Amino acid sequence: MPTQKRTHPTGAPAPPRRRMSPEDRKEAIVSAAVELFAESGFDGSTRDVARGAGITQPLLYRYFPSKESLIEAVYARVFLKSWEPEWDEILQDRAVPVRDRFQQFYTAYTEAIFQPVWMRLWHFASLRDAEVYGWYREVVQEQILKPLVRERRIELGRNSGFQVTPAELEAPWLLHGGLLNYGLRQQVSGPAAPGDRAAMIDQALEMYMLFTASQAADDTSEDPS
Amino acid sequence: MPTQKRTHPTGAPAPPRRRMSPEDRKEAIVSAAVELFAESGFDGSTRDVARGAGITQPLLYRYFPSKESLIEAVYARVFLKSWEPEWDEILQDRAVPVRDRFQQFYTAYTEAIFQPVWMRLWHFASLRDAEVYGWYREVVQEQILKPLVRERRIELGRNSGFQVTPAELEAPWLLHGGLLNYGLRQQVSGPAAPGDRAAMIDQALEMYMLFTASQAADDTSEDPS
DNA sequence: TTTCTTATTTATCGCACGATAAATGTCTGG
DNA sequence: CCAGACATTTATCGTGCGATAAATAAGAAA
Repeated sequence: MPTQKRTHPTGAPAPPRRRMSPEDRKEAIVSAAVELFAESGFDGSTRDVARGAGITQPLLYRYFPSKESLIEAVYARVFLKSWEPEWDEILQDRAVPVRDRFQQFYTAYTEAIFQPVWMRLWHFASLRDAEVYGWYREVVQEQILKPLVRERRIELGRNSGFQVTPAELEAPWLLHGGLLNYGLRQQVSGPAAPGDRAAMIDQALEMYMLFTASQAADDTSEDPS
Repeated sequence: MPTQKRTHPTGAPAPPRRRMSPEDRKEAIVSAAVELFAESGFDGSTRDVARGAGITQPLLYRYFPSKESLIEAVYARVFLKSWEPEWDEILQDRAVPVRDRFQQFYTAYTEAIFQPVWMRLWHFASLRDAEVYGWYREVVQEQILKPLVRERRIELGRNSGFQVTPAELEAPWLLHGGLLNYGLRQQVSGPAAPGDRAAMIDQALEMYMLFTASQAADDTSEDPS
């Protein structure tokens, strides 16, 4: 049937060729790529990405010179966009106790990243190139863990003015890593009840508070000024 | 040069065709697959596996009917083999304090799994199919975390005879997950000093001891019998 | 040595992928 | 309404992959 063009395999007429602004089209492609790569990893084919975006595969190469550059666009979309500026405000509000502050922050933060798309893309990316993991490590350490150590110091009245030491970061890293791992675990065996995440965050902070209080007590008993 | 056969690209004569016992050959193939898949993921090609094993690619299909079955053999080799029976003995030796017991166990355990091959393969496998992760989850919970909770209960004199509850497992999971995450982090930014791992384990156990002791105190003050 | 088994190699198929070139059709400015 | 710009599609190339069939040769048994 040589005259029958632009019909879907179902027999329904295919959507007519729609011209879209380059910005919107690029946006649509990245969205489709995020979905596919989160599910199949970065070995998902450009043809499937194109299908998800409702276009043909070669058109993709008008917007991205290579598959690698598309992957970088996915990185930027998912990872760079993931830090909400309002979180900084929560962490710095000294009118609120440290524990409540971080409880509030971690509730919002885990809500954002404990999602299949974020977690799976993050793991795929970390396995592909170590740079992504190193970048995430830096963000967590500077934006979350160091503030936590500093604010807790002040609360305990031992703001020695020193910089945060690597040793001081170990305990926060342990708990942050534990929460991350909880997110991964939850994702595989189906999302747990909503209250469980809050309980997990609560326990993590409880442990940190107990640990730091205990350490402060040890120091003053060993070194009575 | 039609008569020149079996020569390496370098010009050196290729190793002569060696007949090997099926067991040894299979073993060699799995070893090569472990190495390649740990580095490139399970999309590493069967041709590269064969090259690593020093054979041609079609021979691989005499030992494994498909690539998928080779992957399963890799699973079995790396994950099933990874639990040492002597670890159970360490965990059950009540002559030693709980904390020392688990310190010793985690030192050996992390030594075994904090290695690129294990960690990368585990991540690749978890992303491929959720079954692997579910299986690992089960092993950790039954073999490590439940024993930890039980033994700690006894040590605190509150062996209520109840089964270990999901709520009781949250704290150990948090710390175990934190250690796992530490292993991942260490692997990316180069291995840390040997002492650091021990320090991390020590802190994790310290936190658990403090937390459980604190909870026990709360319970007895709220519910004085 | 000769024969038989089977481990191993050579040759090849079909397919899906990333990427490119050329043809086609849609929107916009005059 | 017409013409140019360019978004989009069709057609296609080269490559690497998983897998199969047939040819070859190494070692064991007689």
